[in-house]
Amino acid sequence: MNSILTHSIVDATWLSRPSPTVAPDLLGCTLVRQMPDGEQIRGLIVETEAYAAGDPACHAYRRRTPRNTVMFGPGGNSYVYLIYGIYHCLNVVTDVDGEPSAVLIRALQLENIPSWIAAESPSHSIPKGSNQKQPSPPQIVLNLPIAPSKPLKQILRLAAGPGKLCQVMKIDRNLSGLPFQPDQPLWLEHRSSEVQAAIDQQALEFVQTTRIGLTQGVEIPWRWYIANCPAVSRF
DNA sequence: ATGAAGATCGCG
DNA sequence: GCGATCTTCATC
Repeated sequence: MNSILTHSIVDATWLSRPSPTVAPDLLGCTLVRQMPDGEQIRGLIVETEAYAAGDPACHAYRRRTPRNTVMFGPGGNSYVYLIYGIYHCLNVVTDVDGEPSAVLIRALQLENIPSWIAAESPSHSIPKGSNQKQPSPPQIVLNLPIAPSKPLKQILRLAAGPGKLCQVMKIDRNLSGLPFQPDQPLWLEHRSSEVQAAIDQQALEFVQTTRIGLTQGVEIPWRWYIANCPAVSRF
């Protein structure tokens, strides 16, 4: 159905702008995870946060270290770190070489359900050949291409949070420092014309707030999310 | 060497 | 609200 649609790829130049500019621009773009076995997991970016030099919450605030060194490089690479010994978080490195900054991807609305989730919880799987009735769609434009047997609410929250989205997309530190491009495990695609139209018509609106989970830089309003989107981590 | 804190999450 | 769980980094 959409096989003829072209998905334009987000390139490093586009990402080489200040993170507070890139963060809202990434809303409505798609993150693609290419698995080694060929499976693709796709998710619409619905929540982001910016981190930058001079920002006390930024991992690169104090000095260059082995962990944060990729943030000091040019825009367009991934920065993945482990938090609380349990979860991983995915960032898109932004701005020009020498300006340490990144955008944290905080939530996705999945466009498809990873097969490994269906395998682990059979209630997510769709019986072959079945033509289930679609639950009523969420308040925003996006429609899932499958008919989930679980409550749609649960499906929509599978990637509602930076740790959860890395779990769902099988992202860990092995994927840190890689360029976002189609020959890699991760890349980004620009907004589809449908999503862009919804934004232009204000059917999709953005909310800007302070960032989540910080003890420093709490007052800096560098979090953005799509209003009324059920896949956002917190409203 | 050592320890404190951390861009989280799910449960109660 | 709390604990899980372990890396990172600053300081000793």
